[in-house]
Amino acid sequence: MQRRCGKKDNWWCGRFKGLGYKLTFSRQAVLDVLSNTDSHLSAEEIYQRVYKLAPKVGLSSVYRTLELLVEIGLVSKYDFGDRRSRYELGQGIQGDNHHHHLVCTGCGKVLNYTDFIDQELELLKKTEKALSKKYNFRITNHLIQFYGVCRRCSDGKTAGI
Amino acid sequence: MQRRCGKKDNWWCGRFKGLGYKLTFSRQAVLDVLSNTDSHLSAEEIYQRVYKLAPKVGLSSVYRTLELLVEIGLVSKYDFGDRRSRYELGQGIQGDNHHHHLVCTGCGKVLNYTDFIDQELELLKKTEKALSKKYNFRITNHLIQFYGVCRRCSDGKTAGI
DNA sequence: AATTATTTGCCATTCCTTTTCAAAGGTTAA
DNA sequence: TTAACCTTTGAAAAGGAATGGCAAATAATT
Repeated sequence: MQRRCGKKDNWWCGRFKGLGYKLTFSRQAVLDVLSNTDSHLSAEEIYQRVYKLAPKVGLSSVYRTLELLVEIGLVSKYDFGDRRSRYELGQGIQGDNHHHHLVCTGCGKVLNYTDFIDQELELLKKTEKALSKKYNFRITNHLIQFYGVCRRCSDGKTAGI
Repeated sequence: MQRRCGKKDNWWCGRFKGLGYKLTFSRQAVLDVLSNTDSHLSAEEIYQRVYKLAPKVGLSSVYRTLELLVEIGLVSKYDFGDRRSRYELGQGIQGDNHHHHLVCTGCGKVLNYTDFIDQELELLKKTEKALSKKYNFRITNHLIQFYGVCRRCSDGKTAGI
């Protein structure tokens, strides 16, 4: 089966080939799943969705693909405290959908928010600059998360009690 | 062996007993270790240090103690991306040693910094307020981390290459 | 000192993630 | 197209952090 770069000629094809990586069936599948969701999927969840499209793709390939995607900056990897990594497409600091996360410690739900992002960026830039100089760090990224309890959970609808 | 609350009568004794928890030998040991370091130890590392003082204390007790300490707010639990939790004494939002972290993605080293903390707090408060209202979240905590490459690592002294 | 509920240590287990390795696949050149 | 090359894959096993079960030990109280 000879495909130029995937039938749909997705925007990531060039990115892949440019770096010398092969755009394989498994990788396509993972990218397809990631680009068709707005939740923060775990590797296992991604695998399950991939499975429906392509049952032959193995879990390790999903892990390996995710690792690669994170490495080349197409995907961000997060830890929301539920003991498994979660992945999200896009999300570069300068990207158009830059956002931060609001995590409910009750049910684990994660919201994206973009409020005050501009002010944050301003402060962060200043901080980054100062820290770079003071501590000799070349800062490449940052993470901001808020934790709290969502309405549903604080209304006592949580499991337990 | 009858001890009032530990021979040293540490500040955390009251906190413990007030909440109905027993101040046991194992718990003392974990607290001793945590209060005598300024690095960000993992459970395993804490266990190793506890082991030197008290070889009979088991790893699970260390885990259980840490869980308890986090729960009652004496200890903060962090994820710096090296696939294990790390723990730090103190660190309440309002505490006197409130700080954030600067993580080197090369060697994993973690620095505490307090620069711009005040401005950060101001922005965070504003953000928290807005998010609380907008998303119906009762926000209890936040996390800010910077990632980058420390001097030593960027000088190519890292393992590999 | 006796009592009681909590906590511990040890061990096994769970769960997420990584590794191993032969087989399959994509890419390029002929 | 075919052949050759190196990459990538799937399946299964291994690795490693964290948790659970249970009898024995222990802190606090009587």
